[in-house]
Amino acid sequence: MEGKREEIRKGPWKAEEDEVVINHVKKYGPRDWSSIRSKGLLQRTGKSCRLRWVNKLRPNLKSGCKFTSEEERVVIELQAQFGNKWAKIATYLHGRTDNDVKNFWSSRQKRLARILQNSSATSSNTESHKIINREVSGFTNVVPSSEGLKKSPSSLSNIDNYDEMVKMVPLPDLVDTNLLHFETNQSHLGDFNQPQQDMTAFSSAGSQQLLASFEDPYWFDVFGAIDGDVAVEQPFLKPTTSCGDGSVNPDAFFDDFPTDMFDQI
DNA sequence: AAGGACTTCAACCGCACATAC
DNA sequence: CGTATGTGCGGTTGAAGTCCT
Repeated sequence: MEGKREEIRKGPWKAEEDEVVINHVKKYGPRDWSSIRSKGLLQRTGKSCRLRWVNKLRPNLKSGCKFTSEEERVVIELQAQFGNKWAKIATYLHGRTDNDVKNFWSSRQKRLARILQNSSATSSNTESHKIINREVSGFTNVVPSSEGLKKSPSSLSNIDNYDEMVKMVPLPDLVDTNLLHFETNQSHLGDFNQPQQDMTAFSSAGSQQLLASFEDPYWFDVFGAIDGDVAVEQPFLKPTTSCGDGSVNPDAFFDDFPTDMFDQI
């Protein structure tokens, strides 16, 4: 099935290679990745091309944007429910890929490990240490926010301030976990009850047929809506027009609550 | 200012599952 | 029905960037 047995290229992608992949998707859709190589268009494997498309070239990706507190909260909750099903979790976050979620989670885990390591090496009686212990014992899959610890990850001094620490807590009580039983209890979720890839909105026979052809949820982002009747469901998190500076305050979610309400967590 | 520590992110690998033949 | 091939996913790694001392 393979075409030429040329050497497979690896490593960083060039703009020309990206262009080839984009053109391929325009012509054939996000599939038949292996044909890119078999046709001699690129010396990349089909897997590599697909990955490049999914993680970098696909439209409406929030590449380069830090996770907001809201996204962070969703990831924490969904990870607790689904485990390390990054692709599944990513479907609830507009513009995020499984790789994004995976990397985000992984770096938070490392950070927590570091904090715990440092906290055990320092005084066991500090307020921050108590908070961390409570956090870890009661919510083992949860790690602190990147925002709270970013500045000095190797030291606990920056979390001595309780308010700061509060921002790092996942606040399980703030989220009704019943809402996260998507399979059995989706009606409670209102606008947020469907992942991005949920295609139940395409109810007409014509739309179903189209869907069979265009399985990729981002097809419409690239080539526009096919049918005026087609109404794509809102993702779990509504897309933001921009990211990072200005529009989204990472801590805004927590600002809506009195700080003392977290004392019981 | 320089060097080390740490974080982030892109990309690869291997496995599992789906589909075609 | 078995095998080959394609695709999707999770884990891991290493380079580059950022922060800290």
